[in-house]
Amino acid sequence: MHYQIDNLDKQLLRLLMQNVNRAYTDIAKELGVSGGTIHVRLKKLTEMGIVQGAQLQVNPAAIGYDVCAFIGVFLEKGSEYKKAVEQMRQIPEIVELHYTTGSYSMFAKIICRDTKHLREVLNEKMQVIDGVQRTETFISLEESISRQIAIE
Amino acid sequence: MHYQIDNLDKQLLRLLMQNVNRAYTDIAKELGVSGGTIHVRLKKLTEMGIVQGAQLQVNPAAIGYDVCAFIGVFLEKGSEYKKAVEQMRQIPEIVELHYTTGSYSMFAKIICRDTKHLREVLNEKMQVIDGVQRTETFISLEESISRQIAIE
DNA sequence: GTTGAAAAGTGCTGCGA
DNA sequence: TCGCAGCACTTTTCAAC
Repeated sequence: MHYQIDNLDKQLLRLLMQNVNRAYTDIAKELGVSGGTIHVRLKKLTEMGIVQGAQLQVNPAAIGYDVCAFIGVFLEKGSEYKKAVEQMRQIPEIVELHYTTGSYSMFAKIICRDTKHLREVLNEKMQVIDGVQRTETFISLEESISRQIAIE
Repeated sequence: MHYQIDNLDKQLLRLLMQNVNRAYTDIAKELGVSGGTIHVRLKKLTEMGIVQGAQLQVNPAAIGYDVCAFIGVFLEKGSEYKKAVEQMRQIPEIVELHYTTGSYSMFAKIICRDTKHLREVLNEKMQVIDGVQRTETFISLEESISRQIAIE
């Protein structure tokens, strides 16, 4: 699975990351190959697991989800991790969860409607999970950068 | 701009978040309306800024970016924020940057090839930025949850 | 692996209700 | 405002290079 992707693959990824809906024939023209080649390459990249499909970008603030926060979670024992993850998965407000090194056992990113909603999620959903000792909250006042990794 | 989206809009969002490439006519059949209606609704949601288009999902690990980390940044003065953001924008490894409440001034998510690359980014790129006092690193050992907010 | 064209399916637009 | 139908375009496939 350690096939080295070539320059054409990289250029294709770069163009598609800028605009997924661009027509294959249009991309093909820019890269100097045929539309069929673009199709084959993208299929290969998908089969290799490099491309995982496309996702709709929804603006949370526009549908009433104004508060984004990061939560550092302290577990009583590291061994309780798996059980805690399963319970966190049931909380729809959690959009990302990482098992991390450093002060915290886990790190969560959550999206809520307002600060009242955030408090409810913290008090009534997260802090009642077995093994969760305490949490620390960092509310995002502004998302200054949001992008994908650059290819190469 | 506070138009309340109706049930059809919500169902449409839900289906498209599951699969952006699903055919309009197929979605229309499931929701019991015509393909034209789906088109009009999606156009409206886009114009309202709720839908911001689609994005290609690329698996960072598959192209050699194995390390994901969160960096808490301490600034000397909060007022240096804007200048710091501009310099952070030049660092391609930073994929998210938030201005936060709590212990840190800013919170960054960064994607690197390996721990050596991470050390380089921290020492040679982030800690030399004007106003950055020190940083704290949380390496993600596992991303247990990664999803979008649930509609409703 | 790439090409070029043919075949199948999709999104878009105007008209009618 | 919504639904239907035709047109234009795109993706997909496939034989040949």
